[in-house]
Amino acid sequence: MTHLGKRIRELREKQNLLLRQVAAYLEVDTALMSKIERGDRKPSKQQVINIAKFLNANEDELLTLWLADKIESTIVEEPKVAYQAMKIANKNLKR
Amino acid sequence: MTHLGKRIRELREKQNLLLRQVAAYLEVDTALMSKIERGDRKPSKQQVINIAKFLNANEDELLTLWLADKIESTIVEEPKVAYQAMKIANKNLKR
DNA sequence: TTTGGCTTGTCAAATATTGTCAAATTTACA
DNA sequence: TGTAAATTTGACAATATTTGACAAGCCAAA
Repeated sequence: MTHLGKRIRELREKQNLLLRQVAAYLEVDTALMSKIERGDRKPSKQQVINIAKFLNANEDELLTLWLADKIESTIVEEPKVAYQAMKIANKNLKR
Repeated sequence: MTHLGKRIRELREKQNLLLRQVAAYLEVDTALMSKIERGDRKPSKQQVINIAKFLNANEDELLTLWLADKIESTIVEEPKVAYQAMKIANKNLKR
C-alpha cells in the first residue's frame, strides 16, 4: 500500500464513506478507487485534488504523499544506486 | 542539461570521440545520442550500461546520475511539496 | 562556400499507464 | 450460517507518454 492510498482509506473510513461514493464524486469506477487506495493505480494530480476536496482533507498533504509515492516507485527499481541518486537530487532542491 | 548527459559528453570529449561513434556502438541515430547528452531523451538502463562500457566509465556512476535525473524530473513538477515528499521517500531507504 | 559534426522539429511506432467490466472474494449482520 | 452489499482482482480496452528515425537546419573550421 502506498502512502497516499493508506491515508485516503483512513480518511474515508473515518467518515464512513463507501468506495462507491468517492468513486461517484470522481466519476470513475469503484474498482479504480479500490486500486488507488491499494496502490495499484496512481491517481492523477487532479484526482488527488478532488479526493482532498471530497474528504475535507488538506490538499497539500495528499499531494505530498502522492509525490512521495512517485519518488519511491522511481527509486525502488534501482536500490543499488538509490541512496546516492537521492543525495544528488536533494542538492538542487531548496527547502 | 542533465547530470548524466553532461557526464557522458565530458567523457566522450575527453576521448575525442564523435557522437556518431557512440551512436553507432549503441545502434541508434546520431540525433538521438545528441538528445541524450542534451537531456532531451532519457536513455534506457541498458543504453546507459552500454555507454559506460564504450566510454570505459564506471557503470554505477552513470546509473546513479541516470536515476538522479529521473528523480529530479519527477519532483520538478511539484516544487511546492517536493521537499517534504523527498523527506518521506528518504525514510524507507537504507544507506 | 563547402564539409563535417551537431542540433532540432515532426511524427510514427513502441511502451507504459489508466480505467472499465465481469467475476471472485470478503465482510457485515440478520 | 445465508445472503446482500462492499471490496478486490484479472483481463483487456482506451489513453497517454516516450522513444527514435528522418529530414532539415545551424555552426565552426578550413
